[in-house]
Amino acid sequence: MFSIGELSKRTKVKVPTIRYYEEMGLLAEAERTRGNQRRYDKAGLERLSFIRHARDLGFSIEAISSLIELQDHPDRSCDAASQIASSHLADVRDKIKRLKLLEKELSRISSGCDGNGLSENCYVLASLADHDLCSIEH
Amino acid sequence: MFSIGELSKRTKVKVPTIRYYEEMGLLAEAERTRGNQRRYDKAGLERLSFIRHARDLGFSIEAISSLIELQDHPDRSCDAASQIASSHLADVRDKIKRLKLLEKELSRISSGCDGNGLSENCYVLASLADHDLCSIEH
DNA sequence: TGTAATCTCTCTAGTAACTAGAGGTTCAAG
DNA sequence: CTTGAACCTCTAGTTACTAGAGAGATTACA
Repeated sequence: MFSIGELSKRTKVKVPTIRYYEEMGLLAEAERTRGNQRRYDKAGLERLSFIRHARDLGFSIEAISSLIELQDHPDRSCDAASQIASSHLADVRDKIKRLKLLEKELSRISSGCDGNGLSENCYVLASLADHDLCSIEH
Repeated sequence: MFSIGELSKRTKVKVPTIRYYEEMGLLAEAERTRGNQRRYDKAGLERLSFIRHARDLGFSIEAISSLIELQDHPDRSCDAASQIASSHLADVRDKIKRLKLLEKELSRISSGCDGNGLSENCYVLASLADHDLCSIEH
């Protein structure tokens, strides 16, 4: 059994974040010492690692909730997990697509001004003021 | 002079968002009718278009504040604007980089499960539980 | 001029996923 | 048994809005 600080060190999840996950229902309520401090075991460590990993991959708390629910029921179909993963993947791909468009436009705008001129002639400011200066839709 | 609803239609910025921008100091406080309703003119329209455009390009409210400040002082150096733009560009590029790594890993994980099996054998769940199943650092 | 429909007003609270800080208690080491 | 680090709960702040309540203003039409 180890403390929340110890768990934090091992998982690299900050202490307040662990408490937050508990409050959100991602982590079962931990056992407590007589003095009301949380104590964790291997199962707690594994669950938090799972959460951490899923968060690193960008899954939302809500999605992780569903994934954990499924993990707790080995006999159920994993259809839901598969769907959560692929819809998240689609989200990520979509985000990349939009960011790439943005990057293109931003780099065009940004390269139009070297910062040595006056504000009134600044291509960055002009571009923002006048949508027609943009090369692409957004 | 036109109402907030009219301004909203023309700029495609929602009415509450316009009020929010005013509260945040991005928009000057609008003139009011005797009945306390906001009225806008061409200048207001142009400023809001500027803001909208900058938001579409992903600039933060804070960054936009600085950009507007600069726009209001044509005699200043545009160094700050240039820096804001290029640092935002760097952020975007960084985000893209991270999302691409994510995409790779997610697509690998996601393709490992077609959703027809049982939760206990699910590759998605297994991958999340065991970091060693990952092909890359994250 | 009356009235009904549509806008608009302010204010509060909610979103996602935490983070920071206050003020107080418990634990572990020496 | 003391001391300092770690822990506890609770509230509030972060970003950029969005939703909704309840009340007042404006406009179009009869």
